[in-house]
Formats: sequence, C-alpha cells, structure tokens
Amino acid sequence: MSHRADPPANPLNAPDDARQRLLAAGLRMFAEQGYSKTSTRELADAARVNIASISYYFGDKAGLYRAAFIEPMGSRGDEIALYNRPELTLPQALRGFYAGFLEPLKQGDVARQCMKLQFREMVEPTGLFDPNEACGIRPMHEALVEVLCRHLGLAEPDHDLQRLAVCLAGLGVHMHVGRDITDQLVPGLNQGADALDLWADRLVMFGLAMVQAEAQRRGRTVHGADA
Amino acid sequence: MSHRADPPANPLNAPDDARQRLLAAGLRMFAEQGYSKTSTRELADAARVNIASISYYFGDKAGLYRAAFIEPMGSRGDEIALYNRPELTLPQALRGFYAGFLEPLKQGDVARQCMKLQFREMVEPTGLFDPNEACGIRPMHEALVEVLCRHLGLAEPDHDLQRLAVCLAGLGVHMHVGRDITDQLVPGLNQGADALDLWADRLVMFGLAMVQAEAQRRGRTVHGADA
DNA sequence: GATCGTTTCAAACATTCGTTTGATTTTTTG
DNA sequence: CAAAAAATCAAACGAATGTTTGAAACGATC
Repeated sequence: MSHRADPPANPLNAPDDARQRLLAAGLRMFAEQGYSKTSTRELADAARVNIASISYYFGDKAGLYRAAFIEPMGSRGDEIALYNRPELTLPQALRGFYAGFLEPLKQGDVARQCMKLQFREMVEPTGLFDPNEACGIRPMHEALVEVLCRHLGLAEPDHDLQRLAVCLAGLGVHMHVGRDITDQLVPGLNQGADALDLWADRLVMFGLAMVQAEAQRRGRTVHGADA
Repeated sequence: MSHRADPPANPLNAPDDARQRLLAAGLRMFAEQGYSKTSTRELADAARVNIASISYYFGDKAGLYRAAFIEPMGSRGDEIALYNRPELTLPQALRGFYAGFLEPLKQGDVARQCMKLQFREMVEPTGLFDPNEACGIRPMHEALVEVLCRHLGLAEPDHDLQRLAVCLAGLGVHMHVGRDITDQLVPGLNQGADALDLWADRLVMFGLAMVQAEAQRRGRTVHGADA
C-alpha cells in the first residue's frame, strides 16, 4: 500500500486528470474485453498515461478494477425504491423493476459500461468481490420477492415464488447478456428512439402474465393487478 | 500445421488415450474458468499429459479449444425437432423447447460443461468462431419464431413476435447463465431429484402465459393452447 | 532383433504479463 | 526564488505465458 491516497476529495479540480482517465479507460476496457484479457499496457496506452501510474494511483491492476467497478456506481437503494414501495400496483412495480434494467441502456456510455461490467462479474467472477454479496444483487432479489409476496397474498416466500422471481429477473438480465446475440439474430430490433420503451412495455406485459399465471396456479387472485 | 491428423477415425481404440484426456480436461477447465484464464500447463497437468501434447494433437491452445467446443456437441437438429414439429400443441412445443435447455443439466458432467462453454462463448466471445453463425443459435431462434407464427396465426414474423421469442429464450438462457447466482441467492432451489422437472413445469407455464399475453395484445387467440 | 512411425518427455524458446525502480519533470508551498 | 511534494517517465525486473525443440521411449511390422 504505497499508492496515492483515495480519490481526491475535491472533485472540481482538473477533470482530465490522469487518475480519472485511467478510471474511464479501465471501465470501458474491462467491460468490453474482461479483466484478464485487458493488459496494463493496453490500459495505460488507452488512457494516455505511463504504466507506472496504475500502481501509483490504484496500487495494482486489481485496485484499478475495483475502483472502476465501484466508483461510478451510485447506490443501489434508488433502483429498489422504484418498485418496492407498498402503494404501487403490480404493473407499476414491474415497470419500475424493469426500468432498473433498461434505463442504463438509454443513458450514456458510462452507465452502459457499468451494467456490462456488473453482468460480466455475474457470469465470470474475478474473485475480487465477495460472491455472496455479489454487488447488490441480493437486496434487489429480496425486494422483488417481497413485492411478489404482497401481491400474491403470501406471508412467507416459498420455492415457487422464488422461481417466479428468478424468471422475472431473468427477463431483465437477458436484455443485457443476450443483447449482442439478439442484435445479430434480429437486426433492427433494438434500433430506433423508442425501441427501449417498447421493450419496457413488453417486459411489463410478459412479467405481469407470469405473475398472474403463478397466481392462477395457486388458485389466488393478484392484488392490484389492474393497471 | 505439423500436428497429428484429425481424431482417430476408429473410436473404439484406447479410450484413455492422451488426446481424449486433453479434450476432457479442456472442456472442463474452459467451461469452468474460461479460455484466457486457463493456461496450457494447467491443462496438461489436469490431463496428466506433457505440455507438448497440446501442440502435438491440436496444433495449439486455440485448436484444443475448438476441438473441445465442437467435438462433444451432437447435432443441433435433434433439439429443434423437439419443438418445431407442426403437429405439436403449444404447451407441447414449449415443453420441448425448454427441455433443450434443461435436459443437459440432468445429464452427465460433459453435457453440462458443453452448455456452460456454449453460453460462455455467447457472453464472452473468444473470437475463434464466426459470431454470426454463433454455434447454432440462429436455427434454434428461427425455429422458435416459426412455431410462434404458426400458433399465433401470423404469416410473417414481425418485431413484436421476435421480442416474444427473445424473451421466451431468455428464460432458458437465464437458467444457465444465472444458475450460480441463483444458487447463492436461494440455496436449495435447484436441489432434489425433481427440481429440474419442477423448473420445466414452471418455464412452460410462464412461457405459455407470455405467448397468450402477446396473443391477447394482438386480439387473437392461440391455436392449440389447451394442454 | 532391427527398423520404422508414433507418442512422450524434459528443457528451452521468445513474448508478454504485472509490477517496481530510480531519476526526472512538474506543481505546490514557504 | 528555493525547497518540498506530487506526478510522470523510460527502463528493467521476475514470473508466467504459449510454443517449439530434439532426443528418448514405445509399439508395430518385417
């Protein structure tokens, strides 16, 4: 631990700082090609920085990865609040839930790269993070389970409700991990200004259908299923 | 190209052959830790084989990867036949479709590792395969689209039907790429002898609900939706 | 038993990897 | 301006990578 102290407390100084350029290049390259396929020299070149700057600012390559992973990521509570508020109807909650997956896609490169890095860590863990905590996936899942319990009138989640939650999340996950393949399979499906809004509509529709199917299987009715 | 000729035409000779041990070790390690994180020395050690055997039998590391990827994989047509036969009802077709995803999970390690390698190549391409051909994903998708067109009474697939197909496939994909995380999120969800059969039931139920939701959105009824 | 093609082996090859060094330049501070 | 601190740099470090070498061991055939 001989590297420079934590990020400058004062973020209003030179934004083209070498540290920040490294951070941006790291986020981009780690998201695009993964951790082990990204060499420190590539990183330094892309950031127009000397190789030694990596160890100078972040200790080592793993430190840069950690920083690129954590720093640009806002707190997760905001997204959860989009769908776990008790007064929301089920369609509203599902819309909020899938918005957490889709919104980052319509924002800038940084948000998109953050998401890509997140899902890459899901599929191919680097071992640099606690896989149990797993970058805040658990709270999202548990919040969704809670919402589903509420609308299905369950006191405690059982395995079938967990299965429903996993499948609902799967639709959102697949929008990211399957995106490149989908683009090749059906070109134009993700093009156009309102493509993502259309996807949001369909995801909510499909998710709602899944929840209602599960409710019907249980012989129950969904609370607040009407839009 | 100085390496030994193609796999022995006669497969009934020594099964514990060095070539085959390398193939098995490659499949396992590439599936577990990915291409670039698996070194040739690790591979040789795991296969109890000298390092030079890799270049001797497969030319180089990439050749071993290609062989491990392609050789154990049976033809894709069998799986497609499970769901695109015209006489199948929609629930039957969906059950066949998801069986293609779930069956490999209840078979031996080899089938599981093949699947894992396949999805790994989807998420993190090595560049050793034509990403457009993408290991037979396209025919599976197009067969599914055809089935959906038939049951929804469409002559030609439009973007909304493609979206439905992508989401249906997403459920199956997520069973693989999200499996490790799901196991940590909800331990025991995938345990037990009949866990996979339960999953199949639910996937078919959810898939059917999605198709019917799409049909309802179009103001149509599903052909052969009754079980 | 000698000969040939095949397979295995220890050793070395040339690169590339992540990291560190020590000096030099730039910036800040007194 | 001078001293101190921070930042940058070219160069080198040791370790690990994928690959190749040439000889040794093996197995079959004559």
